[in-house]
Amino acid sequence: MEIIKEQTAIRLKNVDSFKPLHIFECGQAFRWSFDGYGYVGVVKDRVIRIIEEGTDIILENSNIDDFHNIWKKYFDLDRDYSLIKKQLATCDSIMKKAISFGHGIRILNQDPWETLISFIISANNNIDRIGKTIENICRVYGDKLIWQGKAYYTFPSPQILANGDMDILRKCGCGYRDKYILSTANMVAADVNRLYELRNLPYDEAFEYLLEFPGVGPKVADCVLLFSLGKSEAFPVDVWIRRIVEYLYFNGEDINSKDLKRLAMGKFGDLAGFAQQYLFYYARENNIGK
DNA sequence: TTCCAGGTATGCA
DNA sequence: TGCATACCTGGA
Repeated sequence: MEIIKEQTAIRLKNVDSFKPLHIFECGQAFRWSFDGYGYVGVVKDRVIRIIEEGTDIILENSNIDDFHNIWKKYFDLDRDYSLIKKQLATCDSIMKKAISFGHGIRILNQDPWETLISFIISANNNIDRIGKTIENICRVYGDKLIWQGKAYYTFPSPQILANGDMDILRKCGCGYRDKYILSTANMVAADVNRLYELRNLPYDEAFEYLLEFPGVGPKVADCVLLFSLGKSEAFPVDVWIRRIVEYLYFNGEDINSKDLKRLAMGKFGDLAGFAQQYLFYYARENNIGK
């Protein structure tokens, strides 16, 4: 990968496995949207636009320091995705097809706190509404950032949200999840470091800890572990994954989530999370099993 | 009007 | 443990 500094952007040449469409539409993040030029998102207190130009990737509104301090880690650029895909493709022909379809997927290293709240909101919800609800929360409780004449908002801290108002959260579109968000925010605010230190714990211990937060069940816990705490062995089982696995691997036979997860983690090992993303994107984009 | 959507909490056997 | 049921909300 070649890193080229431009006036207000960073241009990446020869990046392995980096397709914005795949990365931002594979279900791992909710705050990225295509604005006609590229995908714009807010990460920490930065607004950035990711543009695909031929084989180059442009990070608009970034300097070289931010690239090394924030974006390299966020976009998982130190990982060899070609090797991961090569290893997973040997598992079976279904996986091979899914990888070919979502070849530019990367698993982002997102903020655990934001990921925790975002996936609590995702439960029994639809993607459109999840995104709108999160934006509403940011607009009410986050800090305003202006870029190119447009307003963007940061994701509020645990302390800010812990002092939030149930009625306001309800008006943001949280629905019955308002109380889960408020309770979880209070628990995290009481010991913020603990959430971030889960990265250093074994998968099982981190999983059990996350289940203690209200509104967090096995699926949400696995999403937080995979998308923000570096646990690549996590295999979140949602309706799409269940559909595609039952349809393609088990002839449509019903499999319970626990068994499905155990089978997948056994089959794909430390690469289970990557396998999940390729399967999820393949299933949802092609409406497989529905 | 009714149903459904990236699950979870709750109650009961 | 395992299973059934209710749950905000808004768009189809």
